[in-house]
Amino acid sequence: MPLRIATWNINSVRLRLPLVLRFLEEHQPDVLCLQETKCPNDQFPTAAFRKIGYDHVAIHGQKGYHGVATISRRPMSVLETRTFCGIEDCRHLATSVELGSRRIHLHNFYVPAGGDEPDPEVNPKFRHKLDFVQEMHDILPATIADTGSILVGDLNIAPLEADVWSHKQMLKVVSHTPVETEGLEAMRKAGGWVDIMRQHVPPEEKLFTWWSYRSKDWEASNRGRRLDHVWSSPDLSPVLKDMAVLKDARGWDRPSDHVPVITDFDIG
DNA sequence: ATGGTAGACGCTCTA
Repeated sequence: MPLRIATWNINSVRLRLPLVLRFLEEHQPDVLCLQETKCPNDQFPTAAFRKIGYDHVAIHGQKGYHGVATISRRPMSVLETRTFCGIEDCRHLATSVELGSRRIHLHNFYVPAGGDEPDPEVNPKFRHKLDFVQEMHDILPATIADTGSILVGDLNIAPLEADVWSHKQMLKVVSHTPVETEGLEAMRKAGGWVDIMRQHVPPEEKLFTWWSYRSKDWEASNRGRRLDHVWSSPDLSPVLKDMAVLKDARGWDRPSDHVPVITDFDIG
């Protein structure tokens, strides 16, 4: 049995609970990391997940905005939540998934979107995004025995040329500006993290996880971006068995603008 | 060059 880990920016977990349950039933991930839950902790639909076997539910939410949650059918404990840039937003949740004598340290992230204007001098949201990614340098794979590390989430940056529908037309659009893509790649490499979606799909091949709500026909225009990511520590990279982007979910009734990313590891 | 949609919350913010 491989270990299946999925990540999905759900854009309101309460509104889209039926979609999350459908995804869990159809794809049976061991662990699902959600972002943009937009749900205070005392209103999180924990019981609905426990009912279908996801007994371990870690939540870090706030009213109205942001929020992350990690739900698991394998034993899991909370390690920590971190704040970034001195702002108390709920954007990070680290858990430990137990696999017999081994374990995975799993970081679930929701990086700030950064607003519309890609100039940190005039746009505080963009400044915040750049500073946030800089502070992420502190997130490193675990160095203790029998412990692999995985970092997932909506990082709100599409680092490679083939991560956007048009590299040239996106260079001045927040999510694909050089200061963002270089910042994210520097942070990833500094930690030794492996971009395992791109280990599975050649870097030249278009790969998207998000399509805007603002396009009339998202599928026909296909102006997507790869904003959601799965990274692993180097020891887990050789045991990656499969990776899939569930594009179908963008066409479900009242969808999120992001789709799930599913990864299978031959471990545990 | 512009405006387009969605969700939470409560007359506006974030994405």
